[in-house]
Order: sequence, then C-alpha cells, then structure tokens
Amino acid sequence: MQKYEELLVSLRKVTRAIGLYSKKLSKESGLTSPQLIVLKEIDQHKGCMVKDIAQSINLSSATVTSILDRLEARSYVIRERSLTDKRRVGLHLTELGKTVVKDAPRPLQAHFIDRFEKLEEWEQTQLVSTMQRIASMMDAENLDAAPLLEVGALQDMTTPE
Amino acid sequence: MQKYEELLVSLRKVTRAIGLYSKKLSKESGLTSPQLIVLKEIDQHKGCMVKDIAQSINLSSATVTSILDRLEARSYVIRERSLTDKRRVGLHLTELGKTVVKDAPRPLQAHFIDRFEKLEEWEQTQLVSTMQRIASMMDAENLDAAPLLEVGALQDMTTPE
DNA sequence: AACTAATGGTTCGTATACTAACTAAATTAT
DNA sequence: ATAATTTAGTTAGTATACGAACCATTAGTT
Repeated sequence: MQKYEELLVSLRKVTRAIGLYSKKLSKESGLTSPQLIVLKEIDQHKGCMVKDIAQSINLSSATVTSILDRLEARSYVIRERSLTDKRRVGLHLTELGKTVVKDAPRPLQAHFIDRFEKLEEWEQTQLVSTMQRIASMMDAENLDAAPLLEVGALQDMTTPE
Repeated sequence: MQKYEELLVSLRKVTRAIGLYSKKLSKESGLTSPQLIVLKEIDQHKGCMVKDIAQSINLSSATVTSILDRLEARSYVIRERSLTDKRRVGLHLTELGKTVVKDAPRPLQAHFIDRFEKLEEWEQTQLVSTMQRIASMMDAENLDAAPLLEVGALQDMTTPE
C-alpha cells in the first residue's frame, strides 16, 4: 500500500469516528455535532450572520442554512432579518437554546480530548502542526476560495441592525 | 482557542478539501471519490463481497450498497448472488467499469500526492504515523466494533462461488 | 436616475453516511 | 429436527454537505 493511501485510510477513520460520535451525541443530547457547533458559534457571536458561521467553521452557506432550519424548528435559534440591510439575517439563541448549549457535552469524543490534553505540550503542538501541514498541502489551490477564518476569530456582532 | 479546537479546524479543512475534490472529480470524470475507491477495490479483489469493501474502506454496508446502486445503474459493476451461499453478493467490474477505473484519476488531489511524495521518507512516515495516532486516539472505544482491516488487506476472492 | 454588479440567503438536486429495521439464508444449539 | 442465533445485504429515514440557480437587496457606475 502506498504511504499516501495509509494516510487516507487513517484520515477516513478519524472522520468516521467523528461522524459516529455525532450520531451518538444526537441520541443522547438530541443534537448532532454540527448543530452543537453552530449553536456555540451563535452563542459566542450574538447577532452574527449566516455567512460568518459558514466561514468560521468551514461549511457552505447552504449547509448552514439547512442546519439552522432544524435548530429554528426546535426553537433553539431565532433568525432576525436586519432592518438596515434586509439581505442580512442576524442569528440569536432563544432561552431554550442557551440552556441547551450550556448543558451540552463537548463537541468531540471526551476520550480524545482527555487523552490529547494529557500529552506533553510539545506533543500537542506537534499533532496540531502536522494536521495543519496536511491541510495546507491539500487546499492550497483553493486558498483564495476559502478565507482562513478560524473558529473564534469572528468579531462580536451584537446588534448590528 | 484550545489546541484541540485548532486540531479540529484543520481536520475539518482537510475533510472539506477531500469533499470538494470529490465534487470536482465528479464533474470531470463522472465519478465521485467514494465511487472511484469502491471501483478500485472491486478491481483489486474480484468477486469480493459488499462487507469486505465496507470494512476495507471503513464505510457501513448500507453506504456501500447505495454507492453500488449507482455504479450498477451505470453498468460499471455487476452484482452476482453466490450459488453456494445465497446471502453473499459477489462484485465484478464490467468491461466498461474496467476501462473507467483504468482511465480514472487518482482519488485525491494530484497536488497533494505530488507534494507528499516529494517529502523525505522520514517526513512521510511522520505524517502517516501522526495521522494514525490521532485515529487511534479517537476510536479506541469502538475498536472492537471496527476491525482493523486496511485497504489492500483483502484476500483475492476470485470466483468463490 | 438607471443600469449593472456584487452580496446574503434560500431552494433544489444529488451524493455521502449512518442506524435501525427488515428479509433471507446459513449456523448453531437444543 | 427444530428453534434460536448469526450473517449478508437491502430498505427506510434522517442529517450532513456541496454547487448551481435563484431572489431580494444593496452598492457601484455611468
């Protein structure tokens, strides 16, 4: 087997583990990982737009819209059309949404996080930088299409309307 | 941002890059990455079963079934129920399927593979083993549920019926 | 002022990807 | 021999996830 295939396989295992955990989480807490992550983003950046969320967590707007549909249907989130710019949609948590996000488990295997945090500092750094290196080796062609916004890098957009 | 969040973000970027490439590939060659990977597995292990494919590339049987549906609809693959054990379904490529898989591009960004292969041997090894380490840190709980079969680890199952 | 471009979001269509429930067949146990 | 279990695969239902096409609105040009 080619080395790059081995890399692919383990990558696939990781994404699968994440997906399986999302399903498990969904059964226990009623929320999938993407739903939880979106909720957290809204919580941290009250009033932010759909596009902000999409960029900060590396999803397309279309995907975020469909996740928001479900979150809104369950009354965790409110969409509020801006008055000054009617294209924009401000996102807010309901009281229920705030409770849910507060009580929600962490968005990845607790096991993984625990283990990760038990590693030496330099080992953690090494894992992260290797992962980032692989990422950069893969998407360099599309870098311009995907602005390098990171989770948590959004400005607070409280009441921009 | 927590270190483990950084790791998550770059992981997300990688899986996204893979997904985007799959879409691009699909437009150019008419095949998505999972379809191509399944075709290659069948090509390398003629007559293998659905379950073998599922295990070797870390997908559920249900997912493989739906991918096979599309491949069969396009006459790339033939399902052949075993006579000795009628539960089993042997998978084979059609002539068309063989041609397609022969002409198909590699199942990941050519750019990535090129770059990867330009790295020093030890660097490649390091990337792979880091990825494997992350994988094992994530799915250890489910290890028993997911046998560690790897791509290419299947025996040749030519005409087992 | 009027036409053009760009932006933000949604909708549509398609493909993954999973579990759970199911059918059918083969094994094992009683 | 017959019942219970296991195995292989499919089907149904749901949730991502994407691009492309589409509104409505805003910004920019002329």
